[in-house]
Amino acid sequence: MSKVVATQAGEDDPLLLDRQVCFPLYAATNLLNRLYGPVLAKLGLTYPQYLVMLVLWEHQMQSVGELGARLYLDSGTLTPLLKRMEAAGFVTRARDPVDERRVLVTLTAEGKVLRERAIHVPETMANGYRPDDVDSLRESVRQLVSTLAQHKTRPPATE
Amino acid sequence: MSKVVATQAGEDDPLLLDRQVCFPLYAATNLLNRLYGPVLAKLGLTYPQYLVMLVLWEHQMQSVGELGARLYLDSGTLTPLLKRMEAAGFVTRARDPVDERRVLVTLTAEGKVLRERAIHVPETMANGYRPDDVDSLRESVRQLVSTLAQHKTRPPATE
DNA sequence: AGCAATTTGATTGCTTGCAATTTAATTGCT
DNA sequence: AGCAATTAAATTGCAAGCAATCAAATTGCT
Repeated sequence: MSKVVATQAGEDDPLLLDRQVCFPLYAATNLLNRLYGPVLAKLGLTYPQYLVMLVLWEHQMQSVGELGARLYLDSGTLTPLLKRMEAAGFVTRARDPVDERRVLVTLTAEGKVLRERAIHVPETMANGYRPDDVDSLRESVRQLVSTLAQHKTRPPATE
Repeated sequence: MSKVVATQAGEDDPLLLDRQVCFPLYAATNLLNRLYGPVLAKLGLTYPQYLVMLVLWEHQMQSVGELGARLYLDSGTLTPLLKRMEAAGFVTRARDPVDERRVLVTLTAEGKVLRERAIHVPETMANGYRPDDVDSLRESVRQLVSTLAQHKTRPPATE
């Protein structure tokens, strides 16, 4: 029998790349980012900036923390990103007079108008996918996200 | 009727965050990265470095390009990452004598041994998931990845 | 009121990730 | 052989992400 040493792996090896769930997610996210990139660049947005705009188009004004809760990001990521969006003229940032700890992010007129140019992005990107496939995939991954998001407070459990 | 202006969105609006497929993927990847982080840190690896190790544990020696093809990454990402892994002592990098353009990445003894400590990472991370769910999710996302990966050469098509 | 604990963002330092460009080696064509 | 086109990796410059830490405002408790 070919009992291979140390670095080699059998069919049932848990460390095979093709057995990881995380890897396809990682790869899909990178590939999608690359696909969205050029399309969004025409609007002057990056992909995470586009996500921030989606949230703001739904609500208009949000604190940094609320944006972060929605997108699963923290201020370490959002603060510099929002500064760039402010520099680009899409949003303003100002301390909440009611609670000076909070910073309120608000759409500018330019940011509101941008929505009209963004309206065709989803269909441009969907490009050839059957809606059913997209819907079921989205729900599966969303399920995963909601489970993962809970893990935050829990102890390491098994190990 | 509440016909809302500009920035507001209706139920069927394609720009609602909750209608995007890309967003759950993005969120799941970030959350997974955060979960893997502390576990892999004990091994001295980051998440993408762990993926490189998975590939090398399967094959032992790979050119930068082959690694990139497997992980959907290019040399702009891999070169500095591999340099850090070399500095950490897990791999060596050397020009291929047969074709000096290529750089061969090889596991060191330390890199091979690391596999034994990594062997429990998958089960530690899976932690409470039913295998069936994981399998079907993985296949769905993998399907998406293989479609996305083809898009590279194709024209923008719709728009 | 007074002060510790908490909450909210900002900052720092580091690692990805990517587009665009550059450099070196190889292939192909004549 | 000689030279243009191609290929592989490295480099540059920038935008995320994140852990850890810091600073300021608010809450809660006595």
